[in-house]
Amino acid sequence: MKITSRFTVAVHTLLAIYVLGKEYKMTSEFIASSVSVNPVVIRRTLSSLKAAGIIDVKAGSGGAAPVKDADEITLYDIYTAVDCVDGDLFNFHENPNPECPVGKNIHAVLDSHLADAQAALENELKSVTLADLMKRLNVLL
Amino acid sequence: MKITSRFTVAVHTLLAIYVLGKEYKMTSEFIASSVSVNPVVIRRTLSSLKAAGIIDVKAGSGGAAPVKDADEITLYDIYTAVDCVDGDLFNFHENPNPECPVGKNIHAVLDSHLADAQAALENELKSVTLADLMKRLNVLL
DNA sequence: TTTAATGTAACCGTTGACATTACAACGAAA
DNA sequence: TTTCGTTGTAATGTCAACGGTTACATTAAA
Repeated sequence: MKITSRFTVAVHTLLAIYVLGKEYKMTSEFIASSVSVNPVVIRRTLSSLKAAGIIDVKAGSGGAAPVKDADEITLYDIYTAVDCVDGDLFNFHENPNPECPVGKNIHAVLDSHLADAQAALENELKSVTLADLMKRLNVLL
Repeated sequence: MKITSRFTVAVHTLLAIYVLGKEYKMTSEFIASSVSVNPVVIRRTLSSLKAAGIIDVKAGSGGAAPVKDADEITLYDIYTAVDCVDGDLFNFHENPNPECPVGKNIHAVLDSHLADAQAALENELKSVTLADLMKRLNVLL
């Protein structure tokens, strides 16, 4: 089971907008050709990022542009913007048997540990900003 | 997107075997009634846990029993035993455009951070043993 | 008014999960 | 050694989510 590629697509999209946005008009078609997906997929991504207040997208004339500063956008912000994980990361079997001592207490015993693991993942994503990625990218260019 | 409930089912199954195993014969049917799933689902879970060397399952006469000590089984061991995540947790869009400076370098820029996030999650799972869960459960009983 | 884009709905095919049925293989006990 | 309860596993069905794609109304600037 994997976390949807919407996430890496969104990161890729933002990098393109922030790095190439001054040089090119960032249309869904342009970005789609960098990511190698259908332009509609990018429009959906742009729509999510816009709703999160990260970028601005112009209907009609076209083009996406930064709103937030790159050092104020973490991977976690992008992860939530595209709704990678809805609530809990771990799926839990429903209706454990309350007649059984294990079934009755499984949530009490397990939930906090699962939440900790999810928090560890998300904290790691919070520690990386788009600006960090741009720095690394500029070294490579 | 969520991590398959096979994981929490497996944890539940092991708790049942380790806590109730001395008192009852732990058949797939018995466990299934605690977890509230089909017995075949439990048999598949038992099969995975057996392959991981965590428990023993007797064909014919029936019943599952511990092999490893509870303090030597981490949540991570269970997570890998039931194959929650195959390799990378994050899905990556395939074929980013190598003609584009962003597409060409997106992996170099992003991969290590995704690996770090996944490692943070998995390390958290490594820090909890089945014995920890049993302790907490015994308090509640 | 034309043109090039966005915004979105609709539909499709694929994949993986979980449920369930069915039955062969097994092993202990009668 | 036959019976009986159980495991092991294949096959099938249903369902949800994803990503791909087409289509087209809407938008804004030239």
